[in-house]
Amino acid sequence: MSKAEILIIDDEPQIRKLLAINLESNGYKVLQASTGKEGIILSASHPPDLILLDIGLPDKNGHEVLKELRSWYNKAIIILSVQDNETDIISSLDNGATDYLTKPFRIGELLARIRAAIRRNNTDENKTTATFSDLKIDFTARTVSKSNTVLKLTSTEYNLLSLFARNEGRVLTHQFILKEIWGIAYQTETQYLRVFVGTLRKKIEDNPNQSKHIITASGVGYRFI
Amino acid sequence: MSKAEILIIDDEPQIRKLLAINLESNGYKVLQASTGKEGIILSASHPPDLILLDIGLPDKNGHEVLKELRSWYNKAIIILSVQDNETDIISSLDNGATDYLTKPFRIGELLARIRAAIRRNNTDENKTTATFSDLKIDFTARTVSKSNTVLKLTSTEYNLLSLFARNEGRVLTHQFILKEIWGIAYQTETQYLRVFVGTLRKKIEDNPNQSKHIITASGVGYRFI
DNA sequence: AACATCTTTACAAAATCTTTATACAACACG
DNA sequence: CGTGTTGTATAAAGATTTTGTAAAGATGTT
Repeated sequence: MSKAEILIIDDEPQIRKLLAINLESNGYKVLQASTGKEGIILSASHPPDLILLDIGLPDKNGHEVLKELRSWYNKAIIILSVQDNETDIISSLDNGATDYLTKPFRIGELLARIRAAIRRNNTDENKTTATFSDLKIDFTARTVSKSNTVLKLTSTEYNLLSLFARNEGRVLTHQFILKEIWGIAYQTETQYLRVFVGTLRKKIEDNPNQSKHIITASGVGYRFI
Repeated sequence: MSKAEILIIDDEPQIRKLLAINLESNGYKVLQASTGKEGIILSASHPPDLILLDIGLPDKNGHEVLKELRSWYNKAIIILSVQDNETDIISSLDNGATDYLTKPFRIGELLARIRAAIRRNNTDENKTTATFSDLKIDFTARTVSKSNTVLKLTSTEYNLLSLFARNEGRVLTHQFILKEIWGIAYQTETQYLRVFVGTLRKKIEDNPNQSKHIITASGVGYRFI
């Protein structure tokens, strides 16, 4: 249905290509950036599910890129590096990297580490599914069913519902939701949110006029139950 | 903050000792097991914050131990192995391992990976709530429940109640409340306060005529209990 | 091109906030 | 005791803000 998105930040085109081919053939959607700056802009305007970051970039020091990303981006960041340097590894992990792999890496291992990182990220307690009365969300397959029929959701709709489901019962502010789904650059675009909450309600609620799952907290945000 | 507890499951005493010394000198509390069986029993009776599991154990295959642990244990498990075997790494990660390190490993890197794993685990919500007889306020979820049903409060009503709750038992002057909720320019608008205290009482009190939670201090302000 | 999806605009509907009006209670004072 | 004053409570009308929805335009994908 909808694919997990991975952003590659690496200056070497042949590495990017190798990664992209392997990731795409494993069902991921791939975004690419050749510089740290480009990577930051891309992820700010559309946060991916995971970032592969080469630590040896030409424009910025990879460590700085990592720090800058971590100031708002809270999903997985896996560091790739030609350096098998312990100081580098330690500082990367302590600056919030999810994992650190040394080039040349084995592609099978990388894919497994990506799966592990995404699995951890997408679930609160390693849960792969969540059920809310007639609604069932499968986080690994990225599908949603209502009364045992699979719903047709767009990628953004799924991301939004998934965010709601992972924060059941909690009021999520407009700002927070926009930051998580659209990126830090979209924090003020509350109208997007209204439109997408509208389409989601049409799809998941029995009676969209009287929403049972998505509760609006006027002036603040939304709450999912 | 108490010490994080780490369980080492490894059959080689000298490795256990090396690890234990390093971990303890870094502020962790260390538990040890020399077999898979022993490790499972130990972690079941007192779940540690992280498990270091040697995949090459004498009694059970390490992969089986991992699977068994993962059926109920959802914190971090880092695999240690003499094998730099890709199949092994992939299956470990896919079976729920948090990380995989090949012996001989660098102790600094191991410590950094342990820190990263524990950090990720602790991001789970430390939710703060306050209870006043039948009334429960969840500050992280931004919700208020009365007898286990969530109340529908407007944003201002919630802010007011939250202010009261954070200053339980203390008389808050009109001025102070107005300044906190509406801003410094509204210090004289005491009528707002009467209206909102009124609506709040209707929602949180069993008998609004005989207010149990919000007590008026005539001429001064209000007090919450 | 055909299609799906996202973004933007416009307007109606609903919720919330502000203001006004009125009633009541406590109290001091002649 | 009656009267005026002060402070509080409540309802309800009016104003404003926020939200919901449809639909057109833009963008991207197959």
